[in-house]
Amino acid sequence: MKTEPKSPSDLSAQIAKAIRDAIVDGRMIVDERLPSEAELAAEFNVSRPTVREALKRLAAQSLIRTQRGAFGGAFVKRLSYEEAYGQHITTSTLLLSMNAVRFETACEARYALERACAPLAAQRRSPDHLATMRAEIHRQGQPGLSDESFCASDVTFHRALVDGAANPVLSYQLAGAVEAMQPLMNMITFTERSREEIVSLHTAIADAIEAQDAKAADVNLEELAAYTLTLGQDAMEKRARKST
Amino acid sequence: MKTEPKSPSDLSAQIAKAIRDAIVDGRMIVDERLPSEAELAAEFNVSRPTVREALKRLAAQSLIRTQRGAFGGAFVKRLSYEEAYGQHITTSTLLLSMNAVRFETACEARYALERACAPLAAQRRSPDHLATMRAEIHRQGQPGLSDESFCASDVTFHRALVDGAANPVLSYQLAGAVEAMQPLMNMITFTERSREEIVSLHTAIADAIEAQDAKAADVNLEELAAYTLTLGQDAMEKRARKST
DNA sequence: GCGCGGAAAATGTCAGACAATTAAATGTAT
DNA sequence: ATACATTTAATTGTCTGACATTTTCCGCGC
Repeated sequence: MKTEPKSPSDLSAQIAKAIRDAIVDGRMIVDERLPSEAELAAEFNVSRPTVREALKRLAAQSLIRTQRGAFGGAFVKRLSYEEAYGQHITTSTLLLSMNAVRFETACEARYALERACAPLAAQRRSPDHLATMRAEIHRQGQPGLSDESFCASDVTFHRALVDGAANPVLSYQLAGAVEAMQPLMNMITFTERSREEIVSLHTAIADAIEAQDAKAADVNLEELAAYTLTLGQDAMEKRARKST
Repeated sequence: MKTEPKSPSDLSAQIAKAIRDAIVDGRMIVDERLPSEAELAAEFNVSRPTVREALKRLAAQSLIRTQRGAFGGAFVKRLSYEEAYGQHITTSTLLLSMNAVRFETACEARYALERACAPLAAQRRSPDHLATMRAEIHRQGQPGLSDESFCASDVTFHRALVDGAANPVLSYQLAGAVEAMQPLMNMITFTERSREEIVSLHTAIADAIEAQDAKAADVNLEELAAYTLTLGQDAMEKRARKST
């Protein structure tokens, strides 16, 4: 775990990288204890605050956890699905919002990926997932629901669909695509007419999944994708007109 | 940008969260300058090292960049696709390696997602992507290629396929799925026979993409998925036997 | 008008200290 | 002997103050 003083400054980044590499390529295993801050400081020939900055960087990526007290210290942390989800969603959302990604691009990606899950979901869906989907469909039909709540419910519905595939890796990858769309979807005003259309498509999808009919699920997802796209384009157009 | 001293200790995490929230929900925009470390220290009523730890956390997530010198400081950073890719890949790889994800699960997820890209790639593939795919196929046929290089070439081939869909959001989401599989694939010993099979399937896929035949691409990807799965299962079985 | 140098502002780093926390070791009483 | 309380040591969390380094800006001299 040695560093060359090759590049100038930003020692804490170099130290963080050295430790990260040790973790990523398996030289340190889960729950293994890192040397204490004082020891690391001596090892890398820097001061303790510098070491601490490096450790905080790693903590921010959920690579380590720290524990105070005697025989405490920093430990290699097992990355949980929940934390990975969270990081992935944050990154995806920021990526979309900061790079002015077009609604069409994000929408296309999201539905393409969801359609990949549909056959598996049709095959493996549990009563739980179906129940969640039905519950969200019901909520989406309630009058007086705010656009934001409608969107949130839409996300929950689609996540239930994805989770139906019973593949945690798939769920993790999809989380980014589905959740990151929410800010874009929130720009849309959902009229009563459009909500009816969406609810009807959601119902068709849920029916298909329940009947384990992958083909029908795919067709309806495709239609939902197309419909969402037009809604989004309308919304974007309205925004553009208003701002000029 | 105020914090409640609600929870005890880990001030730097609280401060990081406060600033992160300000960035994520748009109260600070790209390239906006944060207050100086001294000002933040005064604002949050903590010392400068504590503020610095918080800032390093944010830097680790590529949320800010810092610049030394007069009128330097910390600035909200535009998250680039490259950095997002990198973070996503790191997280995905760790998630798989630390949670002992089964080969079948990761493989299924990867190919399901790739098959979602194939129709778009068939539609939009550029000469560049086709050239990359052909070049990697050629490399894969070279005798004396190490298993690791074969795997790396496989990843490059598949990324070219995904990039062919010309949707950066899709490429970003897929990067995690494709790259994170590499450590698992590296456990496989690719016999001459299996390499031939894979090269032949890759060729069929490239041909289909070139001919813009989405259906053929899908069929061959499905077959490749099934074949990879059996290879992986064999490898896992061998490892299991050897360790007992 | 142009270059040059210093002042100023900011981050990067260090040293040393103290507080807070925790687990193990030790001691004490039943 | 065992259970419980106490001490102790190790370690992270935080603060203070200082100095080094880097970069920009502004004024000065030419």
